Amino acid sequence: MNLVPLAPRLRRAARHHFGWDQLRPGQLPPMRALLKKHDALVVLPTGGGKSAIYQVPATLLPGPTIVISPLLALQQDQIAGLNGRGDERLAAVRVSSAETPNQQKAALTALREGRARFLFITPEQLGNPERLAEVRALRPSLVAVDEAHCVSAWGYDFRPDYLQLGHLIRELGRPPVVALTATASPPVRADITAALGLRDPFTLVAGLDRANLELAAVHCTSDEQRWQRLLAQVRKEPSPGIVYAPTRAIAEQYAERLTDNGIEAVAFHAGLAAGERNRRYADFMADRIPVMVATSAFGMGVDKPNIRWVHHVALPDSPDSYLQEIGRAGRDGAPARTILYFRPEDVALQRFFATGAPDGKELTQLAAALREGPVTKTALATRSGLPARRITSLLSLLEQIGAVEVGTGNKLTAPRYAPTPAEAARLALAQFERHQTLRRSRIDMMRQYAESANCRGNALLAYFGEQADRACEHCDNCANGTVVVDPVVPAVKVPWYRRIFRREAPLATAATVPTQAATPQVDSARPFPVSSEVRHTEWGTGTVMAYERDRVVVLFEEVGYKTLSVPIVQKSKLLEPV
DNA sequence: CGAGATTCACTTAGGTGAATCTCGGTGCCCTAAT
Repeated sequence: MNLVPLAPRLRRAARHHFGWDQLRPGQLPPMRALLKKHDALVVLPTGGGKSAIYQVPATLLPGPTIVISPLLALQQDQIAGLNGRGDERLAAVRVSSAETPNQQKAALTALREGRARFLFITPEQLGNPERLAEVRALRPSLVAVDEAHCVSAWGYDFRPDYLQLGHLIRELGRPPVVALTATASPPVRADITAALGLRDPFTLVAGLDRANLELAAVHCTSDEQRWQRLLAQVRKEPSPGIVYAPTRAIAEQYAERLTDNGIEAVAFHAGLAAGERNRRYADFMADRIPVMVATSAFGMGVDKPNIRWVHHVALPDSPDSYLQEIGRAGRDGAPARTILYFRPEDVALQRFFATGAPDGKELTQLAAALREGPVTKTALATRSGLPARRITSLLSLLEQIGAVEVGTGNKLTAPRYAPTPAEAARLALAQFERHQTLRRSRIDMMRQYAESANCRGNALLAYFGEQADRACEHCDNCANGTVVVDPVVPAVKVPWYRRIFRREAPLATAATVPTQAATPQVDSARPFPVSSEVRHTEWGTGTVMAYERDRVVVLFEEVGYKTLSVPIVQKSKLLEPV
């Protein structure tokens, strides 16, 4: 037992291994929590020192640290960063499909012999039982889940192994877990906590308000007008900048038209061949190409300090995505501009992405196969006649409704009082529909943001569960004077440390939201305090997220985000406190 | 859900308007053919 207090040990480790004379505000508490074997949830912008939060404690722990990260390219950069320091205590290896079996063996041996201290790995790798056993045998001391919002953002049909991470981590021996992400609204934080099985995590939320970003939204009546406005704007602005486009084809078109108009631009999306894709990425990062026109494929892990603007030529799918995407501008702290060029018609495309459902027959088949006794996933594939990949995705749905239990050794069974296969399929489909409803309500919130005449900075903060006490002064509406500063609630000065460190209670369901530190104010214009629970006559229970003029935004457990008129709510008694 | 492309009906030759079709984001991993 080392008797030196944790903070000095962490500071010394930071200095010795990383050469940092001091830690940034907020970094120390989650590091201490991890050393004390607590879990942590960290929401910090990229470049805000997230990685340090697991890397510094890792140097003080006996076993290796497992870093679960979604993108191989991202892992590559982080491994290079760690190994570049030439410190054996920071040596990092990777096990993925990009390594040959021999390289994989060598990496695991290095970890076993202590010559490597960090293992970077994808959830898909851990989903393979043999691999999982190999990693468990390393007796890891810490698990870091990078880009943890993926747990919530990726549904049953896209990289479903992400949804199994909670079980996989438990099978690893359940060391302390730290989840890291650049953006997470309250329901996303709840999803992360639930999906990873975090236990009363120490929670750090900071850096949501980016005062150097100018926020604006421009309503466009046609695609041609949208293009003209973007072109005019890009012509008068310094580069580099990013244009976010909704589809690959539109990204290509915009890149071509910009280039035709004398602005060098390339498109970036998942349809490019790997070589071309890497080249364009490198060109943009090295300032050889001033403008990148990208789909949502571009972004995760991008930490380029001098991006001067990020414009959208369509509504993104949610304020979560939007904040993440515009957050890539102005990392250096210098002013940067973000303009959302939108048409109401844009909503259709996002709605399209939020449709489609799993196959009810397959769900029934799978639920029936589970009742024949405990099986591994591989055996279940043979038994049910469904492909293994499909099984992973459907299982996550069946699990949420209590038709599957994951036992020791990752054996799957139907619990004793599991619903009948037909009933299980019905419940799973309903569960899926609830997810889609939340997704669609996020699209509505994004549209409201675009169409709002009120303070945009505050609207974003409110969406992420932060109540601001004054107008942001860095959005178009603040500049135009259309913002009505609500005089009803006296400004409550929140001390800086309360803003940065907040412990959140473990959250039971996907849509519950933690209580806020600020003292709630109740009056006729704001009949229900922010963060309080309410019940709607039709929509069930929800949490009050924010007030905007005479409207109130409530996040309902069943139907997602809804905006209601306060006078109507009061007149018709639509809401009551819970 | 909606934009843009394609087909169709009409009828006696080239184009019109309506109906129908197609497509739309994010990336692991593995296997088989080069």
